[in-house]
Amino acid sequence: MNLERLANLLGMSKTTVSRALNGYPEVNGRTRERVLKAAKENGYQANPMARSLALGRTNVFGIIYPLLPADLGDPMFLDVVAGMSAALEAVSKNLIIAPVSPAAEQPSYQQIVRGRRVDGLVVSRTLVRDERIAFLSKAKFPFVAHGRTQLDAPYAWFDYDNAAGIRMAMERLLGLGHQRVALVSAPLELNFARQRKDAFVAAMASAGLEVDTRYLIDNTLDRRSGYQAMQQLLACSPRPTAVIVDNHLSGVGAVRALLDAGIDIGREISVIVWGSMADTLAGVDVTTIDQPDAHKAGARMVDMLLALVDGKPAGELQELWQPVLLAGSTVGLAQPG
Amino acid sequence: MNLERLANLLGMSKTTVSRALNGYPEVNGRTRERVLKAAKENGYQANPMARSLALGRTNVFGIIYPLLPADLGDPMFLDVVAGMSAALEAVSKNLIIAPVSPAAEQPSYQQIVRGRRVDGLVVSRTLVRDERIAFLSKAKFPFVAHGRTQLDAPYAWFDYDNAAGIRMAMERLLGLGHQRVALVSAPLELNFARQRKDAFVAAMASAGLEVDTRYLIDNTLDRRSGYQAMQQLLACSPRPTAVIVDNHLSGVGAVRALLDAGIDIGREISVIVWGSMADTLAGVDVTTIDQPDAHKAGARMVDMLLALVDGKPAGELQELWQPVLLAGSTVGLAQPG
DNA sequence: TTCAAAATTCAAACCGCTTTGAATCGCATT
DNA sequence: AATGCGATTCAAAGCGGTTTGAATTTTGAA
Repeated sequence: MNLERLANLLGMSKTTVSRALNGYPEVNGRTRERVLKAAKENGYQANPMARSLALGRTNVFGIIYPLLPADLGDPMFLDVVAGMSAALEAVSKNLIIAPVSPAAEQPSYQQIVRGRRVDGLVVSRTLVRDERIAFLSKAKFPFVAHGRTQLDAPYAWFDYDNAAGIRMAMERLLGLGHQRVALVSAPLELNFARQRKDAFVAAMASAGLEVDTRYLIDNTLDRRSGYQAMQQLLACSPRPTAVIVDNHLSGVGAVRALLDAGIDIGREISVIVWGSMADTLAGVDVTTIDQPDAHKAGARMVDMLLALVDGKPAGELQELWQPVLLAGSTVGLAQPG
Repeated sequence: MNLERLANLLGMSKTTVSRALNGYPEVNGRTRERVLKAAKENGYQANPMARSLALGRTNVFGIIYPLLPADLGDPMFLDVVAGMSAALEAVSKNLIIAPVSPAAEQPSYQQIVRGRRVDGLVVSRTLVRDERIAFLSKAKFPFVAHGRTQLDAPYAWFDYDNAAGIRMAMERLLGLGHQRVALVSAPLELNFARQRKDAFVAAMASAGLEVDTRYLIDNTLDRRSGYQAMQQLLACSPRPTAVIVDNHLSGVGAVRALLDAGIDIGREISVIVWGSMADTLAGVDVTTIDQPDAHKAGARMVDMLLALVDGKPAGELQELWQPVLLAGSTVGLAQPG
């Protein structure tokens, strides 16, 4: 069933039928009803390819997801995606995820941009210097960066305040007398890791504390490496009295390492993890820097994307949300010594 | 840059340029070279919408992924997806994931099928009675079921031998003298859970053993519920001497519960988990029923899908792979008593 | 009644690509 | 020089929608 057949069936022109279906005002009320009824009865639905071709847009938005082992099961990601998906469904548009091997990521972007298969993209896991974003920006393709990056041109981004989150955590720890604080970071080419580390170093400096370089571990983005990082910290002498882990998965591993080592978390060592730790570690109520409303964040990014496609300047679409410190039982007074 | 402009630029007709680009034989060798060169220089790439419209196919395949919390971070899934993605990239086709809320799943299928946005689908997480599959089958839309289901018509599916896997596990346990064996299952509307449970019950029966209904726990598909299920089993009197967990995430939770309860796994209680447990539980080498080659499985499903689109009868595209029992340290002789 | 304005409807052009069926070219044969 | 045939190339007709600009009805006032 296509538009022409439906029109013939109704004894009208394609024009009228098309307009009736798309809600144009210049079509008679009774005519519209007949058309809608016939469309429903015949299960007619406009061919999206033809529609896209004629309209020059697809009503599909995308997110390219590099299939890194370390990304396996990042709960935050899926929650954000769910929010995006719901927001798009609400306006009859679609979301697709293009999963690609990291090697094929750049070509994929080119293909998508050239082919205009989607009307806009969300770029996740932004790097400090991000080729993907540079490319999209140069090509003037609508995108929202999920996380900031270094770029000369103005661009649309959504992010949580990495510096503020770390400052909150540090205030708490310093207030409890901690002086030997360690930071476990994701790879530092990731923008959030870089910003969090910078904020950490700055906070230590302004508290007049030296940063022991052995207390700075990076390249830690999954459970296993988080576990190992914590083991490494435990082997230091003196041990840090507090540890901040800048990402969820590593945090799980790190806390697990403490449990396995039989350490009394919150007394012997304090731990703060960036990211929700819901239901992952039985019995341990981890103190976290939480990014609330991941679902809403996804929806917000969709709004921004739609505004962008609608012609709003990218420079006006920049949004910084504040993380919150959720007190758990893993932070306590610094142990003397 | 579009086909017409490129053709004018070269002083040729669109026909010739199109054929040159698509590798048709009736175009002169020198002409083809000129065309390819010009295309590259001008960054020309055929508009996929127009192409799809003309060809009646999109070269895109899809998988609809219901965003269930329980699915968060299923490592198997992403590995399979990676395999599919790679296999499709190799033949210049694309994979997309359409993430939808479970409520919107059915409409999404209809929309995709009607709109022919993709040439074929993989249906994951098949249910015993699966509306999605019934719908696709009736609509004669090409699909491969990842996991079997109940359906009258012949359909293409890829699955691991659930019954065989359970039999292997049971043989091992029975051989070690276990008589009180428990099974922790995913929701039983999931086909794999149903089949595994049926096989479990059958194996118990043919060993002449009673199944204590308290030892049958279902609706367990994430870490938390796996943890709770194991706690529940530990509270039974008498306790089971062995437990089979039919899915990975629950398995993680279950083993964690044993660790937290201070139980000597493999001596006091034996555990076998269906699914790889790589690097998730520090220090515990879990005995698993493994589905090897998830990556290859994804690639195989793509092959099947391509064959299907190519006209091969669905009934001839059914593939059953064998799981293997990977011995770890969590299985031992049954404790007397 | 008559006629202009407003409300509807329509035929045709267009989006960018593939493909059919016809036209043209090159070259060996007669 | 005419003929025939394969090798190339081309114009035009789709694919299934949307939209422009003109045509047809209706409506309301004169």
